[in-house]
Amino acid sequence: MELRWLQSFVAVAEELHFSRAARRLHLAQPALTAQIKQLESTVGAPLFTRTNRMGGLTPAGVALLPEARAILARTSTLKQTVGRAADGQAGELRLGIIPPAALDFVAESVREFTLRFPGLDVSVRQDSQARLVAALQEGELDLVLGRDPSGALPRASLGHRRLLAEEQGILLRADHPLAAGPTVALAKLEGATLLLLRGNAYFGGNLRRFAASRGITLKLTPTAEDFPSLHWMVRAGLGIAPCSLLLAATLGPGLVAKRLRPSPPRLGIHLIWRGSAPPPAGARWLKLLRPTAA
Amino acid sequence: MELRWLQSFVAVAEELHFSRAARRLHLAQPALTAQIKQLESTVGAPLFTRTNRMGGLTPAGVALLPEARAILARTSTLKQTVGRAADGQAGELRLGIIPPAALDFVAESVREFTLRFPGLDVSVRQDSQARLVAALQEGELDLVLGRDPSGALPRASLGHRRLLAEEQGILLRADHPLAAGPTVALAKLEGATLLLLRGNAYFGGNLRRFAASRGITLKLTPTAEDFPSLHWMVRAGLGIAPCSLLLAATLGPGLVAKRLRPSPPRLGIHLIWRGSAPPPAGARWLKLLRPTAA
DNA sequence: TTGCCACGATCGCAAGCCGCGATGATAAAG
DNA sequence: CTTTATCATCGCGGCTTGCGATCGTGGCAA
Repeated sequence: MELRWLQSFVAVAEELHFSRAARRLHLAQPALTAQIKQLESTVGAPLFTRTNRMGGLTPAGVALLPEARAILARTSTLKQTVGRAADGQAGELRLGIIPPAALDFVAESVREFTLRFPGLDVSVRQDSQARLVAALQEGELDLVLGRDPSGALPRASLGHRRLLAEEQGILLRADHPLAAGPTVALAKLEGATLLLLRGNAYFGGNLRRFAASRGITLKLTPTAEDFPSLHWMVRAGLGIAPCSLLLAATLGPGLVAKRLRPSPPRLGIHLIWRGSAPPPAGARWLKLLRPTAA
Repeated sequence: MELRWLQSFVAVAEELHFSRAARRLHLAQPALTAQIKQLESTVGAPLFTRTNRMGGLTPAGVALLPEARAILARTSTLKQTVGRAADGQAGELRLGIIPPAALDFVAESVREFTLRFPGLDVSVRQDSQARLVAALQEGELDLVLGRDPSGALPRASLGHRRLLAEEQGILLRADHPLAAGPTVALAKLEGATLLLLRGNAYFGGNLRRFAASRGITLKLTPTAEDFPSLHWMVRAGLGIAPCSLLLAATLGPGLVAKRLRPSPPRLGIHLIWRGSAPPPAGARWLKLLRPTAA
């Protein structure tokens, strides 16, 4: 079966005239006759009633005509469909986000993205850095917002780029003694107990190392399972916690986030993808995300 | 675009391995590589991520795969679809029936036919012989049950075959004097007025010519528009009418149909079609109709 | 009735495409 | 570092396809 045969058949069926159809197809009449003959022998039934003059469609031809039109239509739109998928205007975008990167402006840009490209199915998975990177390498995700993965790239080649850098601060009850000034001196935290989100050792480790380099020892206790729990614990006065200053604007009442003096090194939030470049749909989303992130 | 490219693409996408896919396609690997390359240049986007080792599908490839499968599936069923239409097991059958041929056993066989072949759309049109034959020649009908068309074949070549022959008799009120005996002598009709269905000159003409050849003059007055009206008029005692003895079994109470003595020549009910043979769907229907008609 | 015309079928030839085997290039595996 | 596995490239032979020319035939008009 050849698509060319179907095109020729449709042309002849519409013109009911071999020579005219051949002209329309930019073909000579003998070639067209040969094609129709091949098609007829393939489907095993004559398609036109003709002696040496065109008659009309046989029942087989009547049945074939809509089928052929459907196949040809689908084939002709195929190029556009695939092209849009290649441009990232359609298809699927499976995002992985680690909890600290699940920021409001990320959610907002995803929302805008789905509105702008209805042909795109966006799914988001929130998990730990390690599991997200593993899923990315398995091909289960297309793009991950996570920590710098350059430390450990187990197998497949991942690309990454820093999207933004977050500054670590301290989350306190509003009436906490340390919340008095505009900043919190790192030295004041000597010996203090800091509540940490479970599975967030990367975040806590950065702060601990920075403090240790200045001769200050921090006690970090991973306790909370999620952000709301951590915030509740701090609001309840059970302790204070390191936090990202990016989240300062979204804190509920009774909580404040203060900068540290001196500032620990900023932690990057990275875009991570498989292969040499982000997938096209991911690249389109980044165009929306970038202005907000800057 | 070539269907072969899509087949090759699906094979490679399923195997994720050029050499294996080539073996499955009974093809050498270079030919397969060339086909994929052609497909990629046609759709304008790479379909596989590969350097010299197979990686996986690109977003374009992911989008193409279900499309290609759909097109190929539709193409592979095409032969069956067309084959069934050519065998008359699917498609359309547009019947034309003149009123005298609209017999019960015809309706019954049509019903059985639609039950046996659900893929077939049967439509029936009841009209005058002339209009049905015209519609048949215009390609608006596939098969007509009507009178012998050999007398006047205006343009297109029609085929026909006698399906059955009906004997003309006389329709009477049950208490009519002529209804006493088992038959009605033709001579008794001399000078009588016979009611005739309008547009049924063919039917009446046969009887009139037969009587005339025996020196008997009949007065035929076309009055009734349809069979129920004709029957009502006879039952009301407004006259008597020639009728087909095939209808004798379906007469309501108060009416009888009597044979004529001597019998006029039988009138055939013919199957008429366009071209050299009945359309396949029509032939299938005839196989059901024939045993009943015999 | 007869010639003409329109149209589809057939034929022979040239060109382009397709597929094969051989070979090259390169990354993973040992 | 060598080997192996895998995809890309190359050159050639064969087949298919399309073209022009020609034929056969049914319809149409004079």
